[in-house]
Amino acid sequence: MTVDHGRLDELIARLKEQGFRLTPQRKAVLKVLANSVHHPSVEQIYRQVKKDFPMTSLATVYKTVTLLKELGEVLELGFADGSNRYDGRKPNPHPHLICVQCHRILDPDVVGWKDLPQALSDSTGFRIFSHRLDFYGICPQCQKRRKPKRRGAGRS
Amino acid sequence: MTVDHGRLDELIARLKEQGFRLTPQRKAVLKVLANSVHHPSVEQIYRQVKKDFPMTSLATVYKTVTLLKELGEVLELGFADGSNRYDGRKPNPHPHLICVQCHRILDPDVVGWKDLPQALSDSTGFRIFSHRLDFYGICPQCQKRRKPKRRGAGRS
DNA sequence: CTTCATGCAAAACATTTGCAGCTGG
DNA sequence: CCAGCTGCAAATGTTTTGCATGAAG
Repeated sequence: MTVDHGRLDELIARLKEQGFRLTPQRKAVLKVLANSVHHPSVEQIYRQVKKDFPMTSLATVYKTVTLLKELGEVLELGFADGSNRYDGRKPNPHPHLICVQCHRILDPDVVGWKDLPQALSDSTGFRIFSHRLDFYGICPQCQKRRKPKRRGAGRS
Repeated sequence: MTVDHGRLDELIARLKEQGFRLTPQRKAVLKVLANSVHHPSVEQIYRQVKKDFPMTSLATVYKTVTLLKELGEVLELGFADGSNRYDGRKPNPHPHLICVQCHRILDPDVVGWKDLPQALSDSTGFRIFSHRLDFYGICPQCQKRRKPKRRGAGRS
């Protein structure tokens, strides 16, 4: 519900500063990205954008998201099933908490994760500059809503 | 080079025990998965399998990998660019170290990661049953091979 | 005005599926 | 023997691309 105009303005500023044009379609995409806490998919962004700006094409949403990704202003999370989700609020790597039931993605506080890259770098000799920390589970709301059918989680 | 027959036998046993047939094509796929340390893609498995067994189709490789995934015997790692990689040796979640230059994937020792899921569970109320810890960087060999052109890593 | 962005439709991919014929157990 | 597997090719679903038109600066 909280609208982060700061982040939207930041994104707009970044585009202009790099010499890109600010079209209404782009602005609509930026707005969705700046205000989405739950890391939307392209399809979700598209649907949201069309409410504001019905004649936007899917291709344009893809192009805009790709552009922002290249500018380092959105973080892309790819999944094995081919779905991609986008974080436009905090483009730098950070832990994600993913509910496999409602598919929402949260940004939890995880103590100590910031030390991991450096420690790994030291112990392996890799030069590490990015990472991805995802935790999959069921959020408190979904646990309450219904006892989920037992499925998949425990092997045999 | 080390061939892990133990793991291959394990995979074979799991198939038979679940009533699936052991065809030569399947066996070839299992063999590649059991012996690949660097987490191959389907395409890589396919190429490897064809050396042993030239008339195997790509569809069969997909089917076999999917089957094993459903049995919980391979871990699937999906990436934003659509590429998927498979770990048939350690199907349970564990940290990965990924070289963005040579695209190899290693299993490093990371101190303390095993505590993260529990800690997160406690602090958020999520019931966590899986996770993914990926670290992206450049491996020692690639660092030596050539100083990589400076690109992308540092923003502005 | 000039260039860049848009929208459309076609192309490019990776993965899945339907089905006739083959084969492991 | 026969259910389950294979290989093929066609279908699917998602992201990208080429190009003519339109609009931002």
